[in-house]
Amino acid sequence: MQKKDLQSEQLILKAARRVFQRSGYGGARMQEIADEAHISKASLHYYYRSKDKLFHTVFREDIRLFLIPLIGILRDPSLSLESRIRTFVGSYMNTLLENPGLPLFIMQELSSNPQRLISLVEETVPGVEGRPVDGYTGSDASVGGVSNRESSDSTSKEANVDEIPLLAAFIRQIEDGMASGRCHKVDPEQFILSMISMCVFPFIGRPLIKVLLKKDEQQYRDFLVRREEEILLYLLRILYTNDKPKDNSRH
Amino acid sequence: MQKKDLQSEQLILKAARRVFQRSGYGGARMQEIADEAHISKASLHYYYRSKDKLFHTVFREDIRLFLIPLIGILRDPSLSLESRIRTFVGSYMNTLLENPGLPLFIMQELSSNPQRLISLVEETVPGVEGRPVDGYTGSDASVGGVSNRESSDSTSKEANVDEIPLLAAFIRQIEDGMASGRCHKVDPEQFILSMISMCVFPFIGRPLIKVLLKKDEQQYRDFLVRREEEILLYLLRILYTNDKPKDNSRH
DNA sequence: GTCTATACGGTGATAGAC
DNA sequence: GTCTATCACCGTATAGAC
Repeated sequence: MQKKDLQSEQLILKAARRVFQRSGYGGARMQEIADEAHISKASLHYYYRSKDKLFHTVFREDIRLFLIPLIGILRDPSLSLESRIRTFVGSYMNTLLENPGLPLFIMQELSSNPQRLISLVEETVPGVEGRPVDGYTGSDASVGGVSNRESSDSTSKEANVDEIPLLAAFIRQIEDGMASGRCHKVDPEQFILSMISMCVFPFIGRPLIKVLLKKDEQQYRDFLVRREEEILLYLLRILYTNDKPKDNSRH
Repeated sequence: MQKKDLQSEQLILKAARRVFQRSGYGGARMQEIADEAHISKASLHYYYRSKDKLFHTVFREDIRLFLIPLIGILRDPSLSLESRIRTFVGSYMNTLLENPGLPLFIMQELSSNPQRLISLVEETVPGVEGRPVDGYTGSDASVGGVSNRESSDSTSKEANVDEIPLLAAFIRQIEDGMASGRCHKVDPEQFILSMISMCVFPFIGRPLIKVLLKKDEQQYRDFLVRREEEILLYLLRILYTNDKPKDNSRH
């Protein structure tokens, strides 16, 4: 009965997502996933031959979810700079409030295996393929800092690969804003990183921040719900020379 | 020969720190630590009876290192608000540039076992003890509470615990600034979280950000070195009504 | 398709020689 | 104190009955 198949498969994926997000790849136990999906360990292997295969299925979907807000600010060329920022923060905080365990999980697995980022990101956001992942030296430090810049010779063939095509439009809007005097002076890349940081970190650092600010689970969640507005306030204050460009979004 | 003992002990700790930071508690292998310390697995167990004990020794020191910048902005009551911010960002970025793997490691282990935060933070920064950690159900494996804690039961008496004593002075300075009109309106707690986020996240999200911004290891490190100044710029812009309070720090 | 039972490899920890 | 050899356990994966 194929209907049952699909049901079980979805149950397994849901359970696997919970367990992997909670414990990471190494900490997750196939037995635990089987338990949460209400099947036996053997049946679990029947659907997904190995832990690796199951993990990749889950992780592929999770990283897609995590990258959607980024795609949002990239795809639509008609968006104004401020709209891009509002869209990004809004959709990111929304996604993360619904998947609080996502960021730490992604960062954890990406750090322990940076290689898989490229292929997964590539299929989610075409146009990111750049240099191969150099990072990470297995054991001791020693990043072979051989060639700082070897990409500049690529200009001979294809055109603007040096340009960070992913964020190019966004960056250009910031530069235009600075040129016209509407924006303060900022480093566009640093600004983007700050934007991402302020949204994502509160979910990664939750246990620490909860203690520092003495909040229980409910209070911390409320704190995060209110955070979207506050982040927007900060970002616009950082960027725009005239205070409060428009503040008639809510309430 | 006791000199040899201490040498080996330090070698073990250094190796263990590298391996634990790289792979987390669950992913770390005693054999790997032994190899990096150039001793046998049995000798490793001779110095530290169990993986658990070794981990706690390392983690205790690491979380202390991670919390030092926070202590810095708390201890000295004579610091001005702007000085506190400068001190915090400066010392945090400094610590993290020297220990890039620290934040992810801390967050990872704190999330998979929030219980141990309380006791460790307590002994590092007295005055944080608050409500018991409610959050999150550690999966299974992980470290049972070894708890060599018998020191501070004395704190159970004294009162004003409701006040967030840790950050109270900092928060009050922000509130005073707002009252006097020197500061924009901000939620002090959200501001503090943003400050921490902008410093810490770039180290946690390194693999992702490297791809997004198309930077190799060297470029990313330079980017992080420049970041301190940029963060300060942003924070002061968020907080202060008059632009550029003083910008004669460097160059 | 789903289960129980089991094979197999890897890992933390110990025993005992030197 | 340091090593090699070994134990005991746990987790993934498979075999085979139903």
